Amino acid sequence: MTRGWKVEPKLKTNGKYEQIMAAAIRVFAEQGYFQSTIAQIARAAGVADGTIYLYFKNKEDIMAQFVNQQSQKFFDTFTSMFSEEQSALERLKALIKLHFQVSQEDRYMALVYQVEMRRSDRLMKEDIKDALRMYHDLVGQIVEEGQQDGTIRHDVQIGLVKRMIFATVDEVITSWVMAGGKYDLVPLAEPLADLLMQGIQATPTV
Amino acid sequence: MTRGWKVEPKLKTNGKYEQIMAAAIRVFAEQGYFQSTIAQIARAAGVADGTIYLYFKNKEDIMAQFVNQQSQKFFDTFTSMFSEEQSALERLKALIKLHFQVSQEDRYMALVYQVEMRRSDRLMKEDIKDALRMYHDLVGQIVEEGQQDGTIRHDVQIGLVKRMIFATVDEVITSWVMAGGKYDLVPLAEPLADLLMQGIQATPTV
Amino acid sequence: MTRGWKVEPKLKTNGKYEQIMAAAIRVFAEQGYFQSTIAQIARAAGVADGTIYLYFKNKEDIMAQFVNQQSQKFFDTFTSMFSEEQSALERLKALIKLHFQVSQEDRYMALVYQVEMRRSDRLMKEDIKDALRMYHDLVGQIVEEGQQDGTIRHDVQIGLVKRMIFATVDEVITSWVMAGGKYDLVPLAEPLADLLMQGIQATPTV
Amino acid sequence: MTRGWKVEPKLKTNGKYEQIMAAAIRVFAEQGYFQSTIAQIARAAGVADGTIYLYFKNKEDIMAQFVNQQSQKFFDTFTSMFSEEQSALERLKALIKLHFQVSQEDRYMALVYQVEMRRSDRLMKEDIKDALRMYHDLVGQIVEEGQQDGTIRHDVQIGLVKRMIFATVDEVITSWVMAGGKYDLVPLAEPLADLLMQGIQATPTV
DNA sequence: CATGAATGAGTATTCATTCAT
DNA sequence: CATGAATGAATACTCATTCAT
Repeated sequence: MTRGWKVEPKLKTNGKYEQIMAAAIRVFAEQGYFQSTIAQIARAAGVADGTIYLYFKNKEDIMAQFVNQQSQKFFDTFTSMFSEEQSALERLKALIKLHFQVSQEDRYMALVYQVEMRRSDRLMKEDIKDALRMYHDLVGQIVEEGQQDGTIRHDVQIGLVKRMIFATVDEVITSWVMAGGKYDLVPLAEPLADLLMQGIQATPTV
Repeated sequence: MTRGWKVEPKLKTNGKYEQIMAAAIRVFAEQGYFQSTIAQIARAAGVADGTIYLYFKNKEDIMAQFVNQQSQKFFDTFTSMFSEEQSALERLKALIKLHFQVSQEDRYMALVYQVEMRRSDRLMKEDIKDALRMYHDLVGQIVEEGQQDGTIRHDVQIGLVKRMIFATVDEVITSWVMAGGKYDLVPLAEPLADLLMQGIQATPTV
Repeated sequence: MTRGWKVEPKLKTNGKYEQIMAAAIRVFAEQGYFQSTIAQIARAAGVADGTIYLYFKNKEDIMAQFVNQQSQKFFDTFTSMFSEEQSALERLKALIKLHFQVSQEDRYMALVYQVEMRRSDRLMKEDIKDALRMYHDLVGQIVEEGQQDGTIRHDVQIGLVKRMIFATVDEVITSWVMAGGKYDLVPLAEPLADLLMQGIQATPTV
Repeated sequence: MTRGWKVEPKLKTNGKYEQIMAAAIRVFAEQGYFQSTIAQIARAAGVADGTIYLYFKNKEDIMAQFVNQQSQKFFDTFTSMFSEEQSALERLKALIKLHFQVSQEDRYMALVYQVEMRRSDRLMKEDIKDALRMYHDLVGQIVEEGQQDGTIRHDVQIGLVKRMIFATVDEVITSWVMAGGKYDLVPLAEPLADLLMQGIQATPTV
């Protein structure tokens, strides 16, 4: 409904759409977006080449739909989790933890989302920007709330803060992905949040 | 280190090599690595297509040599600047400032280094990893020194610290690059370093 | 004559056949034969793609049946109109006028018959040739009668005469079709017949 | 110079252009424009597929350049032949004879020019229209001159006359082409011109 | 050293046709 | 009879790379 649906919405839901999407993500993750061919995706999905075009406008559209879908799901989950009363810092921790959990659940998806997504064609830039902007906005919102309730410093440039948090979380996940997902990601959420909050400088133990 | 220099080291230094490299960076920056063609680079460099193959093994090699070259130059500059006595935190600030300055001097190079470099082919991964690893090592070294002289907290995972610093600096530059280099980057070095050091949390004003 | 009728003669006459044929002619006229797709025809006819194959062997067969049908109808009409006594020249005028009238009644059909018909595949050539041959024979017959009753010159090659008449009528209709059917075609029948009969040369007003 | 030249005019004249053009005409003549593939043309020309794109923008461009070239050549020849004093009727005969001669010299070219040319894509229509218009204009000019010097009737619609002459010449050539060029075309010029001039009607033997 | 014409492998996309429902 | 999802063969065009001049 809310996701930018297939080319022809009249197609029966017989699982082909999901098959193809899953196969594409796997292939993108393994080969890289530009090196992946439609034929490879089709073979991986167990369908004919032409079938892909019944569900996606073209190669780029596969990536675009994936990005939209994932972003949507992520933010839906996050907002549904946190309608309650919580401090800004708690919410920040929760955000990071969720991001780590989701990534860890499906490394292929994470790889594509973290790495390959940013390689696709010019025209798709908008969808990607939207997705990233949503993340930035979310972080920005948390920081502002924190400043209001006095838990976050006022003498910071929000732009820098947003970039710092976004970039760090992103990088930790990407490192994990590129390393083959060999270690456990979720336990890093706590110390990372702490680091972002406290900084690296030793407090002069007044 | 000396790995993968030009195909034919006997080539006269008549400026063609630099011409081609500069043109390639410009084209990569504008079109993206995969969308750039050898013909475009040749035209931009004012040489024939075939000439490129006298100086570079192939398309990928152009990127690889660029990465090696830039990394080398960057670290040479940095190490030459800081043989003197300085605190770890001062060196960190200096590193960030240098990175910002270099980026600002040539936006094309920065764009390629920050964005396009990571898109190239599988085989090149090693060169890129080397370059990034050097940066990580540098940061790691600074942090360890800081922990020894008591200016940096001990209860942090060095891996996370390195990623945080690397990613944040990287992201700030990338944002600037993607925004078209419209604002001034260097003045952000100071507040960014401060943010990384102090964190976002308001200190309980003992 | 009865050659190549529908694939399955057992089909009910529920109008689908005519629907598809009419839609196909419209689409052929607008897109050109080779650029037209079965899917376009199906949509225009309001049926499923597969349905077309219940009534026609394949894309080419649609054109073949159209040609046969039109030719048949045209010659039936003509022969029924002229069982009576008439001079050869009167019959020629009548033939031209009929051709013009039929064309003007349905520009889509005329466009396909005049232009697109000749573009279709190799194998169809025979059907087309048959249709054109019938026209030639008709004209040839008229000319011979005219020579016998003394109204048509004897010092002409019948082959050339047939080609002249056929080609000229054909071309006038095609021009009209290509111009979008904007002017009135029928009034041209009289002067055209006159021109064909009298030639262009000024008679030396003996 | 005046012909719409190749994509890259800097290419050496090593005969490749002509090779490809000639091969394309042969293939178009044998297979039809839409059924011809670039691979077939390349093979027939003894070059690689890609080479074709060094000399022509695309498949359609081959046809477009052929049409422009042929038209130009034809009209150059005609106008150079007839700068002298001649009656309109003599010029008409000469035009027909030239057309027949040129066609007979190269049946492949004639076939493409007469038949396949009119099948190509939408966008090319303009080039074709230009070529045909030039012919019409030429005939129109001759007819008007004839009316002025009193050799051609005044009570004719010039539009119809032009169409009649064009169509008839065209049709006679096309018939010959389609019949495989088996008989001699040029001798038909004289009786055809006569027929167009005198018409079919027996003069009432004053 | 430099050129740039030639190569031909590689690929996204289309579309006539089939067949299970 | 009717459907339309699925098929996969077919094809124009691109572009990194080579090599004769």
